Amino acid sequence: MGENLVIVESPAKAKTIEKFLGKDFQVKSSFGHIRDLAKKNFGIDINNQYKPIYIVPDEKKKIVSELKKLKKQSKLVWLASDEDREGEAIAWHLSEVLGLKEENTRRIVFHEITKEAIQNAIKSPRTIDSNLVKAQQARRVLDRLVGFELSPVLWKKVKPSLSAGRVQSVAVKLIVEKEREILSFIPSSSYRIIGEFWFSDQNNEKVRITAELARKIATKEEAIELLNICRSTEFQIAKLIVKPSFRSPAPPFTTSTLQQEAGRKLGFSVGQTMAVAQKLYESGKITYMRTDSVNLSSLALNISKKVISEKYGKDYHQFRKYKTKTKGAQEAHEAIRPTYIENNTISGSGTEKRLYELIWKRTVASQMSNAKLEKTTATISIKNSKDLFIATGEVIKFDGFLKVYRESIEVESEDSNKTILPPLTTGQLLNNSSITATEKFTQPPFRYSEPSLVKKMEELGIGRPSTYAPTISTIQQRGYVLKEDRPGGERDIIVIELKNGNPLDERKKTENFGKEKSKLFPTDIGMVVNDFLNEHFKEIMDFNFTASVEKEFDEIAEGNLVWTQMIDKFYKNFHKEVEKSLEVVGKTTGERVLGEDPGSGEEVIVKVGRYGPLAQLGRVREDYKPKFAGLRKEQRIDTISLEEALDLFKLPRTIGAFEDIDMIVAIGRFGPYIRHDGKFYSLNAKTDDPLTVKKERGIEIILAKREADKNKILKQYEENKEVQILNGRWGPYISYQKKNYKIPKSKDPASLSLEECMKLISEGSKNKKTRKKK
DNA sequence: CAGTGAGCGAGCTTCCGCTTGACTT
Repeated sequence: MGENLVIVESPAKAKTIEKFLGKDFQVKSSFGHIRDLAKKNFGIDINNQYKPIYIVPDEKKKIVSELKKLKKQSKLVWLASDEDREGEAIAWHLSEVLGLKEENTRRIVFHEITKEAIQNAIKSPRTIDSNLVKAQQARRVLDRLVGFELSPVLWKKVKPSLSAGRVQSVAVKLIVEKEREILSFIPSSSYRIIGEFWFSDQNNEKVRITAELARKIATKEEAIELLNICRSTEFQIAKLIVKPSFRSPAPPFTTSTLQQEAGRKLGFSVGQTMAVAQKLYESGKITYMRTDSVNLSSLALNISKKVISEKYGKDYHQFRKYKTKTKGAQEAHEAIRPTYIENNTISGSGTEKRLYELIWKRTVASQMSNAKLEKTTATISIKNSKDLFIATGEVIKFDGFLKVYRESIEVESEDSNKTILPPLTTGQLLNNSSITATEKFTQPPFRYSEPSLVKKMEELGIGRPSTYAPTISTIQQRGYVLKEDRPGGERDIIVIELKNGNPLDERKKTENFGKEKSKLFPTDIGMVVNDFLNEHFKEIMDFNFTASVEKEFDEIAEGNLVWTQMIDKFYKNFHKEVEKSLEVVGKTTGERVLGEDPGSGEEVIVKVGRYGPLAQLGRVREDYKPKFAGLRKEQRIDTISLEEALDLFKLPRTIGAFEDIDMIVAIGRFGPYIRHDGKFYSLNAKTDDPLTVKKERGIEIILAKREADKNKILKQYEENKEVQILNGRWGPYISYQKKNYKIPKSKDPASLSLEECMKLISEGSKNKKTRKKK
């Protein structure tokens, strides 16, 4: 067997490296960390210098025993995990668990997977950096202490199974604070004035220019005043500025920027982006996708130059080296780039192709020359007013990297559609064809989307490339945050137009506002947990907490701080806060008193209960049991009004009898419904108001449903009444003992015999069983 | 598929960062 065993973190990496090293080297993967803190008793001996209790988790036992076996057959073991805190710790855990001896162990590192980099690494091995390992240990222990002490506090004080942690709790806080900013935002409006001008050129052709008033006008009266001045005045080009400018390409992708761009350009969720990128990585098409580095290997730089020169010409190429600005970046890998930059497209699924092409364009553009632009600003004066109109134009003189790639921006701003201005001269007079004043409302801050939350977290140095996607899925799984679309509302805006000197035309227009797509909204439970943590754990919830502990981890890594001292200082204070928070009597429910029920005089409160947010009528007394009603899906504790809460208690209500049985109207998980004779009938969520719907309408709905159900049955069998062929939303299917079974496309549903049905049923249930087993 | 919210108590939940796995309508 091989003389040398090399251990890296990822199997895909192992495969590539093995090719570079030749047959004396066997390359294996540890699949990340092989040990972790035990779950029992914190996995930390708190009274004994915070001694960590490490165990090999069950799912890692197989790989550990395989590595042990291979180690025995090898002369030298090369620990080639990443060159960062976590990578160093992995190397150390490997040497501990495999029982490696210093004389036949080598620690090597490389930042890029190229033959040259790896052969150089082999030439200059070192030993394990124990200070860096200690820094990782401090990080791990701190996160465990925080997570495993805070979460149980929430179980006792709020609800079981909740969680809190250094990263996730701050991510939720960002979303809660943003939501509150938006809720408390009061829009104001002003007027935006757009003028349309023209002049005749030498050929007597009309040339048009659009310009905007340099300032916004505060009120309608002022806007009217200005428009009236403009009715009979002179417009003149007062100033003309032509300025060359340029634009530079964005750096190559990191995990965070890839998630942002794939979200904006391809509509991928953060998790989806990572899943597709993983596929591309495993099939050797891109470099590693969990990275905070914008660095490209010299190999990549040279190939880029070749590809760009051949495809677009030498003028389009420019060497660039990018430096990361990210807080706490560890840069163990390259930026995300195509493995073979000469391939501008690949074979694979549609999503793989699209993500690959995005990565290819971004990488190549990052090594291309600047785009050269010419910006023109024309200032148009109004004879008897101080106000000015501004027209801007932009001409691309040389497209440079724009030929390949344009980074998308989060919000399309109103003046992002720059146009070309016609040739103009200073002093030139202009005719005016129209001036329009349009009311514009100020906008509240933007809610976070998954990628923009990642961007913010990265800015704060919270979380790592490998955890962005999992963290976002955790806070959604815990029910702290929902990813949702919201339809938004309509509002009237005023438009006043002056056209060809005619009297002013004032009219109302409706505009849509507040529409949201795939944005992150906090839930009631998210807000309650957030407020509780903020009140009792200021230090942890501070946006700078991670940054400040990172500084201490760095000191530990440099050997200037003892890790147990750092942890001790933190824990003593933190643990005190934990105990204090437990002294708070009763549960934390985020209770809000809305007022009094005018009918009964009882207090109306909203809060979170065991099953979610609810409204409560009156408090528990010896002679009184409160009434409860769950809030509707779109209602929030923060925003519900007394009237809306009182409405909740009006249901369920009886609207009369049909066939001598009462019809009861209520709202369930799937919207408003009528219950009658043990059956449920949905109300039309848009047109039927459950609070006012009448008996006649109820009967109508029940009869309509019965009629529809009649058509639902496509076929029945006399011999076996339990088997039915039904018409469903997705076409015909077999129903048997309350379970549904598919009918293959090749069969005609109407002509199936009972035997055929039973065969399909037994096949179907077999599939279900095997599915569950695994 | 549509209701729940009293209290008891056993046993469970939970962190962050490294990695992929083996699953389907």
